[in-house]
Amino acid sequence: MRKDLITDAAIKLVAAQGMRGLTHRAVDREAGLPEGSTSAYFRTRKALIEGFVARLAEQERLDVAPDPDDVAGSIARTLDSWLVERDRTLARYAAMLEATHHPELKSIMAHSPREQATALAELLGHEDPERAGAHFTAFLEGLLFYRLVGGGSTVGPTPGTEESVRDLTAAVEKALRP
Amino acid sequence: MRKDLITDAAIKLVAAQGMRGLTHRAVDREAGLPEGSTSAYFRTRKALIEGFVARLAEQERLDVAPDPDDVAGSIARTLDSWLVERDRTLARYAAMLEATHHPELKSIMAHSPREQATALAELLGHEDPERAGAHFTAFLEGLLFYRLVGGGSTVGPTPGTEESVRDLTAAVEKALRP
DNA sequence: CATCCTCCTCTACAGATGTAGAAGACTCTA
DNA sequence: TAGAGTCTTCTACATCTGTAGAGGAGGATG
Repeated sequence: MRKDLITDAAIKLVAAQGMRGLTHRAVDREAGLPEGSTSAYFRTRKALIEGFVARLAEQERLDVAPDPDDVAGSIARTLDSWLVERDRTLARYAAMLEATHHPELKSIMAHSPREQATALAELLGHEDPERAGAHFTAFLEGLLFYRLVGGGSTVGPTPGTEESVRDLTAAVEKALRP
Repeated sequence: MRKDLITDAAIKLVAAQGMRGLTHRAVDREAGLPEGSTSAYFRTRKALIEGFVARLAEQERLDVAPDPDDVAGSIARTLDSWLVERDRTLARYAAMLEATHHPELKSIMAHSPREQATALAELLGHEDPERAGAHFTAFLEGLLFYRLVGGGSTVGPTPGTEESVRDLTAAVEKALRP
């Protein structure tokens, strides 16, 4: 479908050049479509942004639910896969920042790992699951951010390798401890 | 000095509208200066970006070095103050994302809390200070991000209150445990 | 007072951008 | 096969943006 071609190109563009690179014509070029295509599918820029954010959210719904027999390991592997899919994750950060001054984006994203993390924390016997879940989520979010755009991007192990997964597993395990 | 007026206005703009809102003329308006002023001080857009990032880095150099008698508490208070100064912190995130496709920005920011965190982790007796320091930094970064732009922005305690500092202190204490 | 220098303001212009509508190509049904 | 409805491409245009340079105001210096 043309629409997915367009939103996927938009994601790549945002990852590579930031929100500023997201223009109707640039998306046309990136997707290899004739000029005007993007503008036809997403008349306004706001619609274009909402389109690519919806696409991100849609693709993310696949990667959920940790394996109960290997909680830390499965979470670590998910994190590592997000590091490997750099473009999507970078685009997601740009979208989150955008949502700060464009609130309707929040409801589109709403993949809300928070309740999940709370449930997990409860399961593992924290005394204040609400707070522990929030902190746990924050920790994961931070791990990812630090490795992808923060200081860790120049230092840590290469994403996609066994070593990366080991490093992440150790971090997640520690965060899971009550 | 006119230059600081301009960079401060740029920071406000970026916080409020994202990188896309950062144009020479918009900065003129925000700063209440006649049209053309920003363009005179920062001829190119790249120069303007580097200017406001340098200003951010300059202002951040003030908030360092935790009190050794109350490590968790002092770190928590610093974090809380960053939450209160929402604009500056949001602008910093935008800048970090920008640095992803504009590497010379990294050397301008380079406040590198990493070595500091490593030293801290060593002090507190972690067996692998390098890694522990990285994880600790990631955790702080994540806590901040989660509270300011992530899911936690709609949930957690109000920044600047005692409750916020308490919540952050608990989180930092946990992260500091070996 | 004349001169120089720095800081500031104004104006110009080529190119990019958001948005809309007209017209053509294509597809499916009756 | 004719027609209706949708999908796609092209073109237009007002506005915004980056960037450059000309010239003025004002103050310090000789």
